[in-house]
Amino acid sequence: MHSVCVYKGNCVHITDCIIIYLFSIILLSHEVNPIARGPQCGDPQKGVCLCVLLLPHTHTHTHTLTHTAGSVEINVTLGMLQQQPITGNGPSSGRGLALNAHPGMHALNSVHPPPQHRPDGDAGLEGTENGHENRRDIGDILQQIMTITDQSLDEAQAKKHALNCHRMKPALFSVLCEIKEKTGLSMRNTQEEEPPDPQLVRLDNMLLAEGVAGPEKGGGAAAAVSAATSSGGMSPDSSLEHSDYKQKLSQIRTIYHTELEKYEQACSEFTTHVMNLLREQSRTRPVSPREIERMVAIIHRKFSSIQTQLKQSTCEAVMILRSRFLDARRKRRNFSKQATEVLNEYFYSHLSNPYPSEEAKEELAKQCGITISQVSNWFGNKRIRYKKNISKFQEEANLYAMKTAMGATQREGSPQTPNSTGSGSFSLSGSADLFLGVPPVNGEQPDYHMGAQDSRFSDRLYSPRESRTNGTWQEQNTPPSPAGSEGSDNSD
DNA sequence: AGCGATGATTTGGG
DNA sequence: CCCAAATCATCGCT
Repeated sequence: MHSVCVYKGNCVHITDCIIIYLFSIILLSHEVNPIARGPQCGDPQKGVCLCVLLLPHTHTHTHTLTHTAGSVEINVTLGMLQQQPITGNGPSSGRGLALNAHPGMHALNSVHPPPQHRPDGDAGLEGTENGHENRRDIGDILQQIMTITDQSLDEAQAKKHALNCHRMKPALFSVLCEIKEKTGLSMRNTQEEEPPDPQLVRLDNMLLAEGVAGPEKGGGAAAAVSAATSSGGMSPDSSLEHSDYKQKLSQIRTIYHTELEKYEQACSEFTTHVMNLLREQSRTRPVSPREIERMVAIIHRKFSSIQTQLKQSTCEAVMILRSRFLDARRKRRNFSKQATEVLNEYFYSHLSNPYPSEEAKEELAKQCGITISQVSNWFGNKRIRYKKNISKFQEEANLYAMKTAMGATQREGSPQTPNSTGSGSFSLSGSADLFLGVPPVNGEQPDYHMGAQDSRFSDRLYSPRESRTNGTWQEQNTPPSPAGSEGSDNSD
């Protein structure tokens, strides 16, 4: 079974098949008298001529194998095969075999007088004696080779045994060794090293990055999640979803590793099998270590293509999982009430210049349990929405103004200005660039003092770009106060 | 379901 | 990279 795969899967070079085949033909014919000789072995530049005198016997058999780089040309003339190794009605059921795949190439050797043969023997080949023109398509040979696999195991084993025990075996074996040595290398040097598939590398990297392919447990999933979080997606407080994500990811991971293991196991099993086969074959034909190596490489290539598919689908699964769990847009959660409050407090207390600095953002993020980029998003959204419809936010503004004012009054008596607390704690409520000194609780809107005051008192909190952004914000924001609250702030 | 609110993303400018 | 503005997509209330 496997051997068929090996054959069909190109694992065994055709030359090998033919050599095996020829070998068995020679050995199994009980009348083997292979005296190969050949002063006229064809074009010497073209290949190798085999001229071996083994055992002088009554009959001579000549076989010549000629290999060229691209194709295999075989010219074999065997005489006196009185018993056919392969029965049946295949082309081989004749006495001899004459092959010449190259049209221009004549059967090279002297033709021997037609020996006496079995009465039934002529079915397949008649060419040996009377014709160098008898040529068989290489397909015929292949056909024959394939029919080997149709034989029953016992039959095959018996033949193998016969083959191994044959007295001619060692001699022929050495012949084959010689052939191989001279021909094999030149034919196999092609297409050795392949650069690693870039796609595979990409997949590997991705799986590694996602924590699927990385080191077992612990690092993997967590790393992926933290990566996703830091990339700006997720609020850390949704640990529930994280654990869900982790669980799903580890499921994928498990499946991936199970499958991978399976493939690896199958691969090594198959490799072992093939190597055993080759080892077995090496008793009847020369198999170089290099050849085995190559075979193994081929098998690994085949299996790695399967692995690539596995990796690909794993990647897809991870991507889907990611998009489901970590795409914040899909799973948007409103910030907690407390967080919104903190953000709003800051916003309204810095209404004249609601651009928190990096530090302020950090602090806010910490307070709200969200990421910095979420803070940025929030302020971006807030600014634009506030500006678009100030009147709508009036009430809210009043509310927070009042709150802030309350906070300020409570801290009243403290000599230091709120923002000068810079030493450490980010005092949000106190940052009121709007309320400094303003008696708030008059029911009216909190008038916030623009610009100048702010920058004076809360430098630390403003972003470096203040000057630029501030201008824009002021320009568009302050003048058209609809409810009179904003614009009409007591411009003291 | 509809609708407004809201967080995130995209686009374009500096 | 930050911002404004537009837009998307979901939430959460009715």
